[in-house]
Amino acid sequence: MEPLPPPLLFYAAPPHGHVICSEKWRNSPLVQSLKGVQIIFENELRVADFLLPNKTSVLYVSECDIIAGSSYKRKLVRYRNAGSSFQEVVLVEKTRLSEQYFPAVQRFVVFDLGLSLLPVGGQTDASQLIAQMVHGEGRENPFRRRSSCRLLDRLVPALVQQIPGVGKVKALVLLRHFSSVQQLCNASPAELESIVGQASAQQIHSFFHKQIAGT
DNA sequence: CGATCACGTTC
DNA sequence: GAACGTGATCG
Repeated sequence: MEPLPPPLLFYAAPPHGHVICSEKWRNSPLVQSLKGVQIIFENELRVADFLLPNKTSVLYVSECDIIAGSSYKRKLVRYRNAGSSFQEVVLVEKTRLSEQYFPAVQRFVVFDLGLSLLPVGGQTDASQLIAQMVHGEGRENPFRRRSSCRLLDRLVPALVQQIPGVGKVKALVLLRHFSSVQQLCNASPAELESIVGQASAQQIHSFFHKQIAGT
């Protein structure tokens, strides 16, 4: 019996110069040495570790993950199957300790899963890499592929526009304030009101929270 | 009140 | 999918 896959989350890319980061990284060396990058912590970021403004998502596989056995494979499979609109990149710690396992990890990530892999020496190494990708945003992203990545870029705003009272303009404004539909769903009426005004705020809140008749 | 937006209709 | 009209909403 496989556990249920994580919910499919529709994330929007973070603003320029920002990184969305899963909460568990808050006190890590990687985040602390991220220079010149604004960090948005998100506690529901289950599948990826980082989201970058160039629509890249990053999963970090540590030395410990690799040495501990094959359980890192499950994490990688879930990552790929999450079906996000982001270009998935896997950072793998290649250290003195994990070196001997690296070829096997590489084979699994690249050949079996078809993901991009970047070896890093450690968290400081990785933070430089992430800072470069955030800062050098203007340049082309070498990991960019599959045009189908663009599919959700149109789908997410279209989805938000299904909310009564929300059209093209407000959908885009909302997605600038909330990095995911999930965050939008959990927003308080007061928070919504400051963004789209009272009328739409109520419609949005009841869209997500109204009860089905009889339950 | 004037600008902006949602939303339906039209071609 | 562009262009319009209309009514609601916002500051």
